[in-house]
Amino acid sequence: MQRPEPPSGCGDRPTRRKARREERRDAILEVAKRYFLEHGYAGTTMSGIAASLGGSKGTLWSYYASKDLLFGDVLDRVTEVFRQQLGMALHRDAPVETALVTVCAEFLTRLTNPEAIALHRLVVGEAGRFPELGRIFYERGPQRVHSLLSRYIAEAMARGDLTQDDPDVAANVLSALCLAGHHQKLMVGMIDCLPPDEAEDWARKAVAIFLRTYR
Amino acid sequence: MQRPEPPSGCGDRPTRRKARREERRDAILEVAKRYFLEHGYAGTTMSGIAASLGGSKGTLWSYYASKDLLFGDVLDRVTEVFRQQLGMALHRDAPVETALVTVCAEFLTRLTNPEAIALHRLVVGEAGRFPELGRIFYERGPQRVHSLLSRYIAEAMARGDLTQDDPDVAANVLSALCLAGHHQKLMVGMIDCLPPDEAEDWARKAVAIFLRTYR
DNA sequence: AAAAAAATGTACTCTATGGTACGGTCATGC
DNA sequence: GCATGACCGTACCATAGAGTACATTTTTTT
Repeated sequence: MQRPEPPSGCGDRPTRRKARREERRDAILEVAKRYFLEHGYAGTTMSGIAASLGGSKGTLWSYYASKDLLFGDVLDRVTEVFRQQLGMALHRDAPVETALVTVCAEFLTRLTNPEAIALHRLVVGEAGRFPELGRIFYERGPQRVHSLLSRYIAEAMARGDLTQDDPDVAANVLSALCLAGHHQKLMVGMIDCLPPDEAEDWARKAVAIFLRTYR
Repeated sequence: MQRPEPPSGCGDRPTRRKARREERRDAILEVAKRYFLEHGYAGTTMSGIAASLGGSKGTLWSYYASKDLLFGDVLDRVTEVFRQQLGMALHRDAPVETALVTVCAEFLTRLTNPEAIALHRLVVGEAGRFPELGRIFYERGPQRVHSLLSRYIAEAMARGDLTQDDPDVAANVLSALCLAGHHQKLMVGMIDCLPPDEAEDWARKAVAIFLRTYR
């Protein structure tokens, strides 16, 4: 349990401390994320987080001087998931239908997983009081997905694979079709998760309807 | 300012009192509604409502013994708006396209007005902690609209005005198309209200796309 | 006019919670 | 091995807000 690291590293002197600190910060964010997503902003207590963390309140405050600051960092961390979402596979060499079905199924799967729903609820619930929160979320989440889709659709239109039209509108239509019905039910808690295979099935239907108009 | 009522009414003795009480209860609900819609459940304080009401806390508590109870009644009142929504004009004798455009525009207008958005935010934000809330809202709001649409579509299909298919799916598709893009932006606060005429314009587009598939 | 019911204002209790202070302990780094 | 920074536990402060108590006043009923 001693430091198993060569003492040669002299570029970052207090390296062991810093590493531990990062680790701890990570743990804090993880716990806080759980709390915020589960109980909302107002429903989350710093004392609760501290307790759940095992450590003392003093420690927590030494990392985050206020609830607001902690909330900010948690948001940063949570929207990271959405940033990765950008990595969604939009195979430009596959046939349009295949590419769209794949991306829609992926989109639907990600947007309907419990954590995404919890985040969505949190954002929507607090959007009235933290306008910034809504903006940040939108720009990092829906907006990027929209751009991605829109760009792909524009290219497909240019290639002649889709009929010429406003690609922005088309992208909106496609994502709306994807979420139709399911998302709202999830958001208000009428269902807890998507039935298995439903993402794939519905993606096919959505794309079919989309192509009926755009091809 | 004396009682200008004939003293003959002996069926409901203390009528003056009861009337006043109903009035007061109404005022309470109105103020509470404003608070809850604006600040969410946790952000609303009974003391604040009492103060805003002008009266004293004792009075407020004599009507509602707890915040939860008050919240419940506020919800009842607010979802009434949605119940009326059922009165939406679905002209069964008009051409399908006209009927759908009308109902979609109406739907979009109602769903995007600030109070509806505030309610939606409230419900979604608290759905995790008050599962009942989500259910009540869903049943009184989206579900009824869905049934209405679905029934109309089924009839149109039977008449041969729309191609035979699952009317439930079709209804979902139509309402999703209606809300495409706009609703999400409103919910996260990216925009505050719909641009004028946008409801009408978008309703036409949505119905056009819908009919491309279902006719 | 007198009694009953309801409303008011004020002051209070109790609990939760954000945030602080501090003395002791343990790991880290020199 | 010793100084230092991080951590722990715990007790604490201040404030907000739910809910209560009560003495006083207003309104309604009879």
